[in-house]
Amino acid sequence: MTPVQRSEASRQAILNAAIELVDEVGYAKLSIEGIASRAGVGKQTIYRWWPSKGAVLFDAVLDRSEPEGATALPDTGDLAADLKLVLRATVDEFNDPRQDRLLRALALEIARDPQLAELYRERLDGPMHERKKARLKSAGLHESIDLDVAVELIWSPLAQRWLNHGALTHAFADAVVDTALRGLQHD
Amino acid sequence: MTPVQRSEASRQAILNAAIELVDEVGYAKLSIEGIASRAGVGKQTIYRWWPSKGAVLFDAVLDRSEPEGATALPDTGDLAADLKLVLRATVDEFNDPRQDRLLRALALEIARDPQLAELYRERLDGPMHERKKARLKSAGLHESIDLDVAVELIWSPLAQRWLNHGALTHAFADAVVDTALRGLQHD
Amino acid sequence: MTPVQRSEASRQAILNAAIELVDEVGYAKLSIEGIASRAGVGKQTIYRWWPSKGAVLFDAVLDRSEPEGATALPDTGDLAADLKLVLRATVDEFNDPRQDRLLRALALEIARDPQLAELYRERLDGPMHERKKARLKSAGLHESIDLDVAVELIWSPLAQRWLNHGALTHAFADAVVDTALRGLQHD
Amino acid sequence: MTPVQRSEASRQAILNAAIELVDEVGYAKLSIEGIASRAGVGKQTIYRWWPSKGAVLFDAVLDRSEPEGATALPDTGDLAADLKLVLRATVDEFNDPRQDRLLRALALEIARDPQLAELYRERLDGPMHERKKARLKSAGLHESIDLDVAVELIWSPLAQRWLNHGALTHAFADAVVDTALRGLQHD
DNA sequence: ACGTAAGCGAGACGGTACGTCATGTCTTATA
DNA sequence: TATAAGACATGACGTACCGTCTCGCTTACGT
Repeated sequence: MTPVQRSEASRQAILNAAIELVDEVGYAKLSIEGIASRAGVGKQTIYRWWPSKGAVLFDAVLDRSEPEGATALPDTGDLAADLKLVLRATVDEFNDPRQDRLLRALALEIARDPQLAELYRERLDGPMHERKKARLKSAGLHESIDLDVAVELIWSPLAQRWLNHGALTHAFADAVVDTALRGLQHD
Repeated sequence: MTPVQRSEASRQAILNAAIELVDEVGYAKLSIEGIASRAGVGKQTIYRWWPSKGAVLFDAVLDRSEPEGATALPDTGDLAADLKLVLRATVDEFNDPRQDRLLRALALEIARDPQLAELYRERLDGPMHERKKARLKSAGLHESIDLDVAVELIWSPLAQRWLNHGALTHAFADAVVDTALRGLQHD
Repeated sequence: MTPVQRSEASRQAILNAAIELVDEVGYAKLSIEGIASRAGVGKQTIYRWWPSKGAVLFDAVLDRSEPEGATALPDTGDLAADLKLVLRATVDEFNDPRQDRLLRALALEIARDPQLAELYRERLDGPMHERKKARLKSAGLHESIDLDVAVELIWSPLAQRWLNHGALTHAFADAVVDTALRGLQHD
Repeated sequence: MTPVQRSEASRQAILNAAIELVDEVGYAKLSIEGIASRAGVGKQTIYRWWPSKGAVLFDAVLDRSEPEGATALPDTGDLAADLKLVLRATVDEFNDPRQDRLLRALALEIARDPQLAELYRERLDGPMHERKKARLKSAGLHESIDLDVAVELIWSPLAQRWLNHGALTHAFADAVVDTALRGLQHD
């Protein structure tokens, strides 16, 4: 199962090249040939190990994010404040052109390829989703609330607005948190 | 400004071909050459009038959806019920493979191209967004609630889950509505 | 039938590039990509008009040889002397590295591809063969002699020795002529 | 000098595979990878012992033809009849598709590679050439005749016509013999 | 009414990238 | 130490589209 002779040097060169090129030329102009050439690698070495350029990019992001990705969400006891902190950070990330390019490329590829989406859920989104649920749970929400739905209620508006090139501000992040926590119909 | 001699027959043939081809071969394999050939049209006729294949597709969708798109949202007085009705219909739409392919192609192109996103906001999403706000407003929500945020709170989770190839069910639609209306922190 | 829009400039550039490259890198390393790149032409333009690199080379040789190829063989009345003159010239041609490379490439391609051989017979070898027969006929050979066979008897030894990288000298050319004219069994 | 541990089984498998594959896919599509795979052998084992695929093929032909190749030419006392017999057999060989493919591959490789040509002369063509000369000598030709030239006069037309995909018949073989023996200028 | 300019279908053009194949070198594990 | 297996960098293959261009043809205007 595990390849015997696979070159780790080539693998790293390919992942680096992919990330650099997405940043430099954008995802639309990212090509296998470009990655191979930048990485000093034969095209076949890419085709041997990855089924698509999306998969390469995914692996690249995965490879670079795993160490830091394990951190839990802040828990100061003030749910609203903690969520606003996190969502504002996300807003900043989306507003950083380099991050934007990389994340958008990834998101597009996932939206296009169900297999990649599955992999994404398993390896990146799933664990993060669990951490989000854990944070909500520790806030002691009413037990009738479905935490999966709650998480999506809070995080989707940001993602959606980002994908549609809408304006992303801290104020919007705050408003989402406030509205979600309070609900639309309250007395 | 307005083209004098533009052939409406060619325009229609192109838009038809685009929609058919997205359905048949998927957006990734949609090509200008393919559209031109299917439509029995010279490539130049496409390049003359549209800047990108995304724009063609967008026009095609626009052209076909405008008549029906103008309808208002249901307003029976029961906000939760009305929203569930609408969201369930959206779920069904996303779950229909033909609709899925077309809408996904459109969404991807909008996510990729800010200009198209702008056009989308102006022509399709904006008006719909206004209708959604109007429905919420008629429900007499607390005045402190930002209706733009409220709309995104309700509609984003569906769109987001759809893009990520998550399971879309009526139950999920219902849960989103209930959770959003009630809020996470209630007594 | 005749292409309306074919670019004569591209055609010439391709034929030139082919001839230059055969001379520079040899036929084995001649590639369509190389020709296209040297000619400043898209690969498709070559594939559009020629079925193989052999066909390109053939056309190139044809294009350059047609004007001069029409000349008749010398006829001084002395058959032996005339033939020796021509065969010695052929020997010189084969011994010139540039000519050798081009002609060998052509000969190999013809030996490999029956269709090309047919074309070769029609366009280049056939007319030349007729001129050779005409020269022999004017010498007043015995009427029982098959001129086609006679021509091959005289010209094949040179070609064969050349293909097999044997030594090609004027003496050999002379000996072939003498032996062929006199015959092996004479009194 | 002699390899100590060379595997004779692999050698035979490689030569077999080469001959089979030339027959099946033709020389143009013959590849080292194909031979190795068909022979169940590592590519390196081929590269270790042969400099080119032409050399492999050459060895294969050599290996299979040496036993029978040693036979002398017929000598019934009637030179013309004996030569016709031999040349007709050659015609038949060239007209047999399996033989044609193999011999043509070999001839092309020899025409392309002077080193191989040298080897060919030493190992296959040289001995056969001597036998041809011996047969002519025994016929008591005039002493002024160069036997090397005489041999080429008789055998080249067949080979040349074959390479150029001309029609090869027994009649042609007979005509070549008659014309060569009689000579073009006779009384 | 008629020439002229536009839009049109067709498709050639110089390019880029695709995904595949074979090259010849190399490394690993087996016998 | 030769071998079977196969990864590797390289480079060519033949195909698909890109976006631009040039061809004749048709069609509608403006004189």
